[in-house]
This record gives sequence, C-alpha cells and structure tokens, in this order.
Amino acid sequence: MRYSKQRELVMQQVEALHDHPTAEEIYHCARRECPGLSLGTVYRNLNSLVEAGRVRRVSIPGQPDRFDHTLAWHGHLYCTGCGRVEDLDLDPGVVRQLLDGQPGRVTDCVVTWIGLCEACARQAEAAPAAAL
Amino acid sequence: MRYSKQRELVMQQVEALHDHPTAEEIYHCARRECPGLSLGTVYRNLNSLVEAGRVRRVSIPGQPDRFDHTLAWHGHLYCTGCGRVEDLDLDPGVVRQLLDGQPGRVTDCVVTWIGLCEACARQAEAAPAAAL
DNA sequence: CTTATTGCAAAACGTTTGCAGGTTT
DNA sequence: AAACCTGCAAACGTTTTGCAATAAG
Repeated sequence: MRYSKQRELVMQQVEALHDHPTAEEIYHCARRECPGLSLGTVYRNLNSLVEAGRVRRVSIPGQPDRFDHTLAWHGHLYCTGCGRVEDLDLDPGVVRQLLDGQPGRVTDCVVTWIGLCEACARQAEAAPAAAL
Repeated sequence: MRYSKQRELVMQQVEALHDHPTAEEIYHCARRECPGLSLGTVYRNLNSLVEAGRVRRVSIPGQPDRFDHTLAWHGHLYCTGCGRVEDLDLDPGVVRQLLDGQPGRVTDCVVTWIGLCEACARQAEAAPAAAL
C-alpha cells in the first residue's frame, strides 16, 4: 500500500472523531482540511484501512457502517434514544465461554446491545409518561 | 392489522424456508403460489410481521436482511464459506452474565459469529493448501 | 362505506466501480 | 516508467415510498 495524503487524513479523522463516525461524517470533517476530497475516496480508503487492520468496521442493523479506531476486540451498545454508539468492554473469558462448544471455526464475533445508554435511560425514567 | 392473503403467504414462506431466507428469496418462492405478488408487498409485510413480533429480522454485516421464524432469542453463525446462516443456541445465563454490569437499559442483543460452519471447516482442513 | 392493503414504478439510501488524469515510488 | 491513487459520475443492490386501484371489515 502506497502513501496517500487522503488516506492518512481519513485515518486521522477516525482517530479524532473517536465516537464511531460514519463514512459521511468522516467525509464531512475531512473536507475541511482537504476540500477536493471525494466521498468515493473516503469509502475506498476506509475499506483498505479495515483490510490492513488499522481500523475496525462497526455494523449496526439498519444503519450505515461506522468506523472505530480501537483495535482490541469489544462489543457495542447502540442507543435508540440518541443514536450514539458506545464501546462495551465485555469480559473476553465470558465471551469465550459463550463460544465454547459451538461448531465450526469462528474468525470474528459481533456482540451488539440495542437499547438506551445510561443518560437516555435516566432521562426516560425521569419522564415516564412523555408528552401529550 | 387486517387479514391479507399476501401477508399470510409471506408468513408461511418464512416458516417453510426455515433457513433464514432473504426478502428476495421469500418473494421468489411466494410468487409460485401468488404470481401477481410484488416485491414491495413482501418488504412491507415482512416489516409488519417483525413489528407484530411474528417474525424476527436477522442482520448480517454487509448482507441483505434475513428473516427467522424462531421467536426465542438466539444467536447466529454466518458461514463465509457457503454463505449460510445457522442458529446458535447460546446459554442465556452466560449471555446475561456478559450483560451484567453494563450501563443503560438493553432491549435487544445481537450475537453473531463470523466464520466457517462445521461442514466448511472440515472441508477446509481436508484441503489446506487449495488450488494452485 | 371506510380504510388497510396491493401492484407498480420511481426514488431513496449507502456503497461500489469504471475511467481518465494525477501521484508516489 | 510502472503502479497506485484520485475525483467524478454513473451504477449498483437493497429497501422504501407515492400513487391510483382493490379488497377487507
């Protein structure tokens, strides 16, 4: 893989926006530093960075892919309240325990919680019977 | 929700094709019994059946959604060899253990293994250094 | 008679790709 | 100079939507 200004910029953005940005968000922010940048290039570079193992792809059902600079394996919580994705550091021992006894040869493992983050859960509790 | 021939047919297909069919596959098979059926109707009905809790949606990263007639919670194994999706019956106690201590209020939980199913793993072992 | 549901076609969405020109090594 | 990378725009595959017509209650 050859050096390219655009690819390094994309990499920087994934690191700077450490809240699991989408390709579109990365594009938007990166364009401030490189106005000629195109969205196709962002997608292409995200794909090569994922393939090179420098970035991880985070897929949430029904949503555009997000990208994560944290390389160590972890799960994610998708908050249906605010739409944010939070990291979940799950006990690898327990995950391995889950895996145990399952057939086949597993290369990756996706664990995603869907629900409310701590802030949104607290807010929902404070105002149980909402507007109307 | 009103009765409709199309919706019941879609439901039947999800039950008959118990291997996690995609909307397209359901459409294809259902058309044999109802040639006028349209793909849009299949999508609309799958959405209402999921919302009504009669069918579950199975999302695998980078793939069209699949649909599952098994309502009890379980995980999935996506085989990168043959492309099939298998059910994974994971110990709910261990899953709850994983969940424990995580912040927020979780309403659903996606656990997906990516790798090779038993058959494909065996085949890969038999022929380690493939063609060429 | 009212309103949910349909088929159709068009559009929305996120993403990939072909190409001609520009960059890196 | 060779290979890779870019911007652009067109195309892709999946899914949703607006509409006028049809079917259910």
